[in-house]
Amino acid sequence: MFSKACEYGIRASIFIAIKSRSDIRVSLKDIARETDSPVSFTAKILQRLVKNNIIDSLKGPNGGFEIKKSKAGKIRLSHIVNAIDGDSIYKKCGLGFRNCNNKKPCPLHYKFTVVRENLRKMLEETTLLELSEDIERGQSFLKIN
Amino acid sequence: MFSKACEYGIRASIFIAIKSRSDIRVSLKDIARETDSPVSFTAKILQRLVKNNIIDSLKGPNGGFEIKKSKAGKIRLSHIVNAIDGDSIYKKCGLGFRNCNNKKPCPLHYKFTVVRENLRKMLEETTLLELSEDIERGQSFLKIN
DNA sequence: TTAATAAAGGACATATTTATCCGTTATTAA
DNA sequence: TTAATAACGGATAAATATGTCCTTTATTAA
Repeated sequence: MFSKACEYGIRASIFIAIKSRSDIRVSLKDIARETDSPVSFTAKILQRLVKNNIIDSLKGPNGGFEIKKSKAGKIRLSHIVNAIDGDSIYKKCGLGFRNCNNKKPCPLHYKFTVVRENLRKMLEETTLLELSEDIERGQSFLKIN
Repeated sequence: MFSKACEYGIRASIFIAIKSRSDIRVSLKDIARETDSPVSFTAKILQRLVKNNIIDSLKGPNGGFEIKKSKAGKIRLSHIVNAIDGDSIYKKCGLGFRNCNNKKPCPLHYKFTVVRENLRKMLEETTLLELSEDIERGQSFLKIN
């Protein structure tokens, strides 16, 4: 569904959001370790998230990544997915036809649109804050086995 | 969402189903041309569909691919997707955690499960017959622009 | 029986995604 | 001011997905 890059990006964002709630800035190494993600690849993804103003970064000692507290409730999964995978997941035709649309629909068009809209809504409704709260309540986990 | 291979596989299957309704066996070339798919790559995908008993093939003059009339109503999109992309689209964790489950869920687990189930049902409910009928009625198209 | 035809199958080529490495730049604290 | 630290950015490597080519095998019709 999502690319690996996007999976790691979401994991990282959630971890950063959690730590930022206690004003703790986290390093690349911490993020990679705590989300079971490859270090160097995660670095690239974090750079992209920084450029897209989803997370903030600071160089040097005591540097690292953070998400301003007031921001976590406003960042939606859709923002992260968009920054990394683009909008193809919302827009792309199920059969890969470039010009598929309501006027000239592919055979899957309407059925697929329903599924995609379902996904789009979920991503647009879900905030980082909400996901990090689940984890702090012990209702979900960022490191599994 | 689907791999390119899967997109071409579904396109090809629908085209074969349509032609088979008039007892016409179609060649690789015809399929590729009429579904805007790369010829040689499509060949590989068709082989896979044949091995999975989704389509039938016959070598030699007047040979080609077909789907027995009585079968088209029984073949679901899920069968094609499964043969080509496997079941990861139904089963894989949204964040890519191998052991994510209800007992130890990732932060996206429940929300993602809803979306995935939605997709799964759609694929399991939709038959090739139904899709080919849509096309014959001029309600959808296999070649777009 | 032979020539022509079309799928099957293996080897190979290209593109994209995933992932690493390392020198550079910014920041901090001593 | 300097040494240490950690993100940034570019080059490169490895793995996977996409795609082609060519020989072999099965089938048909002449």
